[in-house]
Amino acid sequence: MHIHESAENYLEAILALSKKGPVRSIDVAQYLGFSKPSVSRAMSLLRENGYVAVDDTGHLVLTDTGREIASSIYERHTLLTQWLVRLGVPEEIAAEDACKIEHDLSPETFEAIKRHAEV
Amino acid sequence: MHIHESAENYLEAILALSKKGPVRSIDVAQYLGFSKPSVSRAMSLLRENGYVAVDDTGHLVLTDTGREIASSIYERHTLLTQWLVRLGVPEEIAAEDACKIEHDLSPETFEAIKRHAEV
DNA sequence: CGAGGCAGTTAGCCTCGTCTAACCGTACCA
DNA sequence: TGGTACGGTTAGACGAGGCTAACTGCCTCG
Repeated sequence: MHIHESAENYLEAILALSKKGPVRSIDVAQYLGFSKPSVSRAMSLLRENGYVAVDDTGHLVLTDTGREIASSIYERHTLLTQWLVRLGVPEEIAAEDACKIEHDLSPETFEAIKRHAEV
Repeated sequence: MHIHESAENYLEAILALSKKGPVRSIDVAQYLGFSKPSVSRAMSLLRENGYVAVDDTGHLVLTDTGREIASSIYERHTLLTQWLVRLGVPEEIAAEDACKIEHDLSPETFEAIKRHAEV
């Protein structure tokens, strides 16, 4: 499976939600503003491909590979958002834009921005 | 018509190509790496919606609204590319990434980066 | 005049990623 | 014990945006 932007977003959402407690499909749907069936279908794909699993209480958990991807996207998200905020972009807009571009940047570009932003 | 990323790319391509001479569909196809029919269909949509026209010699020309959009994307593209190159990203990768994110940035974010980059 | 080549179009197909409608199953409560 | 709520799934539709195959129409060259 080629991981696409939407899949990355689902994984990131699960990671973010899991910091607050157990994660259900419906929580992901609410978090991302998608319908239940959309999330259900996405989860079954992510399960099939070994990025997500369901624990014994029926909650969504990331597998190791899933967590790896989610973490890297999450890092991009937070770094980009913070950096944009420092540049004067309103928090909410910064987060929205970060969410879009976090999937598009090549490793080279992200590292360059990271170096630049961390000075 | 809601202008989507792909439409913006077509308009940008026409603008870029028109700097070198008259623009045909096939040139756009080659420039973007798409098939002829894809471009043909896109052009007919852009024509229907008043972003592109065909002159008396059969070449593609931007209408005023088309040119407006194309120029703004083009400005984003060149500024982002140059800025990434200054950050140390290889030219080719910088251009690729710029091409992706140029469509996603809110006006606020782009202006912030622009101010920041132009110092 | 006929044969190719080339630009453009039409038709039809595919994948991705969303949606709604409808159904299933559990759990709880009167 | 039978409704009702709620989480999850299945089925089916749809738009965006690519693709290939095949046709049209023109232009040029032998």
